[in-house]
Amino acid sequence: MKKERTVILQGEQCRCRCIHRDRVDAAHEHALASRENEKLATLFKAMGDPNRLRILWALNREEMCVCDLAQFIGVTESAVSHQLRQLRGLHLVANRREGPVLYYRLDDDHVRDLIELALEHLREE
Amino acid sequence: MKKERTVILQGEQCRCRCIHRDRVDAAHEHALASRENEKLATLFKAMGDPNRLRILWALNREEMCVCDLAQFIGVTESAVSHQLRQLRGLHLVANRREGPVLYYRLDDDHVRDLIELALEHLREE
DNA sequence: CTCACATTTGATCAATTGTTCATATGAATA
DNA sequence: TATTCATATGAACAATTGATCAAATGTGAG
Repeated sequence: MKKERTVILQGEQCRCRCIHRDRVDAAHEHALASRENEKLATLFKAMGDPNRLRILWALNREEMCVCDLAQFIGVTESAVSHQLRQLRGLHLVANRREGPVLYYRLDDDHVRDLIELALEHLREE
Repeated sequence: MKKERTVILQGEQCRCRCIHRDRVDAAHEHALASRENEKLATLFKAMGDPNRLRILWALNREEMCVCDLAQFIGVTESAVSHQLRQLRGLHLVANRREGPVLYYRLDDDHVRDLIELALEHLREE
């Protein structure tokens, strides 16, 4: 149980006290690529809003149009549109036009799996 | 393909044009309980920050202490501590004290599964 | 073409977030 | 006990977010 203290220089000023240099190195080595980590975070963040989550869960059952969704979660149609735009950008939802109305649906089965997996986590305590 | 237009009164003012009342009702019926939806969103949001995600992914490999993590992701130890507090509150990480240093580890295997599932989504496009 | 409707877009604003700094706690050692 | 180190906490602040409103698209019907 020896603890080795290593001071690492970073940039110009050294202020960092780093206990386990080996672990830090290993962490860097196994870390996700920065870009991938960023995209992953964006994905989770997208699912991390109550209203967006409600939308996704609802679309998991059947496709709905913007004003249905607005009515469902109780916000402006504009608000829903903004959210859907974001979800679309992440390939979480897709739409289909029928006349003037756009029907939105889930674009990816992973979404349901992600939600259900997370639910397991919640319910296990 | 008939489209039925239904206007629904909500509260005092009616401004909502709702196309498929049945779908809205069904959505409400199958929706997650409000409280559960909220907690779920909080969970995803917690994973929706690049630095927290880096922390979780690193801890998935081996336990690390606060200053290791600070060094690893390049922020203040204070910042890491704040994040860990949040993750601990959600039962995503747990710690173990050894003298003055706290070793953090993942508290739940679901976390790894969630990340890997989300990675699948990313890599499929 | 004109009108009505579904949706989108852009501006705006309050609320939340993530970080840092300064300071406090708590454990081990001299 | 005094000191040092690891971590936690609280205040402060810039940056981001999610909502709304107002106005612009774009579609189909008359």
